[in-house]
Amino acid sequence: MRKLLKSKGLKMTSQRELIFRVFFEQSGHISVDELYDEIRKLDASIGYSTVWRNLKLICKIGLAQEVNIGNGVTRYDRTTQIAHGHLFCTKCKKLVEFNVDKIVSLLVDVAGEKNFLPESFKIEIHGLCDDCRADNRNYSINEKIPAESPILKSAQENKVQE
Amino acid sequence: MRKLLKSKGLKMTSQRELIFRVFFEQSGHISVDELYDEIRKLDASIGYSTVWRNLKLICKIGLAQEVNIGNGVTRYDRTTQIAHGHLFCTKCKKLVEFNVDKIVSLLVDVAGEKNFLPESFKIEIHGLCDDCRADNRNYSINEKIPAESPILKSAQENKVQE
DNA sequence: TTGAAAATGATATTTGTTTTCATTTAGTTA
DNA sequence: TAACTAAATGAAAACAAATATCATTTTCAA
Repeated sequence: MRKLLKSKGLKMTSQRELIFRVFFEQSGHISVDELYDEIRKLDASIGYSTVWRNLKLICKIGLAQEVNIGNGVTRYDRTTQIAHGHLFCTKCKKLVEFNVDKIVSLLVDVAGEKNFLPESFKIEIHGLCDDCRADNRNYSINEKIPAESPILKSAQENKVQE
Repeated sequence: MRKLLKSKGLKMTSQRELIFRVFFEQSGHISVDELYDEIRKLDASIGYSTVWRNLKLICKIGLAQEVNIGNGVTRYDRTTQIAHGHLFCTKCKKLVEFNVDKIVSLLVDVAGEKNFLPESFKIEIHGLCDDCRADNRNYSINEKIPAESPILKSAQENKVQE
């Protein structure tokens, strides 16, 4: 680790060490705020920007990737040997991973065709988990009804063929 | 259209009509700001929030989807018959579409296995287009070097197998 | 035509991200 | 080891996009 950093002209500090350690112990998909909270429990003197910057750094050196689920907060997903996709319940926000080996190889082909050098893939299924079906209400434009309550019926009519 | 709206208790207004029309004439992947600019050219009295709200509305009724490329701005992608994925150049921001029929059918299976009701799919390849390769500089943590210049070498080492 | 529900526009608020800057620290190198 | 330079830190400020508020206007069904 230290060696990897050094090779890039980066330094190891006690803060960085802690941040890296906690991040990599974490299961995955952590946000800056969440990691910051964790870190704070261990060392309350560490600043938010330090956590943020190190998370960004981890991405830059290729050990994690930003995952943007589209609800405003960026999550940081540790780069694992096993590529995976995300199933995301738009209602309860549940996040489930799934294997994407087959898909990735298709995508690599696509990238090749288009002369792209792929760096990362994002494969997401947004939908409703088992528990969260059936909310067919209508909403006026002023109503505050967040993503949690998609208007399913009409959405389906206009969706990708299944 | 009017009928679709009515069935949801929504009303048609002149502003809405214009916004819908311009949006659907558009090729795709427009942001709120961009659409707002377009609209302004035609009717300078229309407010930003109106454009924003109607774009959201279009999504709610299933005629478009938010696409979050992860660079801060949400884009609105018209729901077409043909599902498609996005190739995104992290350097020049170029956005290219590709066909995902095969992939979608795999994803539908996955969703089934996990008991998800899929609403939409997001399939992205982030990488560098032909023109934008080769930037292997090192960066310190304080340096402002945005996503445009990923550290390729080490990133690759830790990436999905190709 | 009128009343209730919905939409609008201007503005304010919120929230997450990113920058700034003065200070401290790590890690060479003499 | 001392000293130097580049990098890292923390606090606070700045930024940008998304979303909410609210008074006013408009639609549309009765």
